Amino acid sequence: MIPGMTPSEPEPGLRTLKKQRTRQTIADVAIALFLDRGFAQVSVAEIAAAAEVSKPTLFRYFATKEELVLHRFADHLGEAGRVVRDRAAGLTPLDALERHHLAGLAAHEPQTGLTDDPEVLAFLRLVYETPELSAQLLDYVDADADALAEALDPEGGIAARLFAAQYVAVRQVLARTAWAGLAGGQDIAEAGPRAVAETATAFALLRDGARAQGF
Amino acid sequence: MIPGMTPSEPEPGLRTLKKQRTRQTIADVAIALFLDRGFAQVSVAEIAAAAEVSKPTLFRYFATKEELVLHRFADHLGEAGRVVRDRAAGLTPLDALERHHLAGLAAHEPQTGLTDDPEVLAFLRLVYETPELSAQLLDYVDADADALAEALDPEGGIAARLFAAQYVAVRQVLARTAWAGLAGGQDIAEAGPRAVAETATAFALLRDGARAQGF
DNA sequence: GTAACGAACGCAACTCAGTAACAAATTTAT
DNA sequence: ATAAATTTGTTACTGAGTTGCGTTCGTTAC
Repeated sequence: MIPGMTPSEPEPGLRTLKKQRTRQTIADVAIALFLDRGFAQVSVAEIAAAAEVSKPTLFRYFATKEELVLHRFADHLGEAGRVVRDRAAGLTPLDALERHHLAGLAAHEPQTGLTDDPEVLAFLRLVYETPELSAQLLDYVDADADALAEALDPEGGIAARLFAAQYVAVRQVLARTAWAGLAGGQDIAEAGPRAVAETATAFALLRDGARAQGF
Repeated sequence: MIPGMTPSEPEPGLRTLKKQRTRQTIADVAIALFLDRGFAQVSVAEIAAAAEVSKPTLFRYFATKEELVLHRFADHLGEAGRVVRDRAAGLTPLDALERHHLAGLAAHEPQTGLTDDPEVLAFLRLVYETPELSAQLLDYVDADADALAEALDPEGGIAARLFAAQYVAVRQVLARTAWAGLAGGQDIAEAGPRAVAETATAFALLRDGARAQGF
């Protein structure tokens, strides 16, 4: 076996390639329609027709209507756990998570809520302002917390699970807040530093507790 | 007006009474069926028939199938906010919340996850082990966080929102953990003290931060 | 007590998400 | 080229939630 290659993808394959393309097409068509007319106002039958597949085929690629939108978050699933596991020696988990979040802000990654791109902003608006999608998003967040807890303490201790839950909750608030500012017409030159400041507040709260903040 | 009476319920009324009774009946019938055969295995049509109402009537009382179960949590909505608002002078918000949670544990309140009652345990099992219900439950939790944040800081400051998110996340973990122990066959004489100890860990983490716990 | 009003209800029919069964088409392996 | 495995389309179904309408029943005024 060639070193540096993962063993479980021996050939791209013509079939696999077409599948990826079909999946991408369906999702793109769906999101475009949702952005145009709203999540509830577009039926899956219409999406299937526009993507030129049958309805059962659509559901072979995406388990639910919500997944058509939320699969984009699937890539980041377990990221917090990875950050902690792969952190530099001598760094606390919380330090590693803070640096990672600040790096995400600097790169204007969608998941941080801080971005200039009108398309990404519209996408986030779709997710945050559609109750069905927001609700489902919380499930992803929950899975992320589980992965983080596992990374912090494979024994499954309560302290790790508590801290993981706190962290992902805080992350959600930071992302939504940053997005809300931009969605409300804030300039990114203003929202960026503000998001960084809010991140500092958040991690100070996580690190030193509520007592230090007067709660 | 008679002192000590709330002004907004001038008459019970025969119609209102029947409505409350109908609502109760529908929910009770539904939960009994769910407990017996599982959430997905019971259709709303069947529930409506068993409760002797039509399907549209059922949906006039409960917006969704999930609400048939989760409306029981609606009573506690905003409780955290109330606890903070009505706390004794000289008590920090966090102290008030901790005392309230410990009181809930001592009273074996269902929301704490700590209870002897097999019926309540079965009900919690239904909620926690049915994905649709767990997901919806997170929405209630989210609303609770908003109310708590408002109570902590009517200005809507970020620190209050962050802390509120942390608190409700922690509360969820505590409740699920306590329940999991009992559901796994633990005796309440063992689970009770354990839940109290976990509560202490949780509030220590909230109060003094992750640094103190080595994260 | 009775008539009039409005709220709640049942019935029937509908939309839409998601699934099942089976047959046709297409890719991969031989 | 041909057989085996995988993917797809068609049709038809279940079940959640909604709509429109006519009817019933509690409430209120006379």
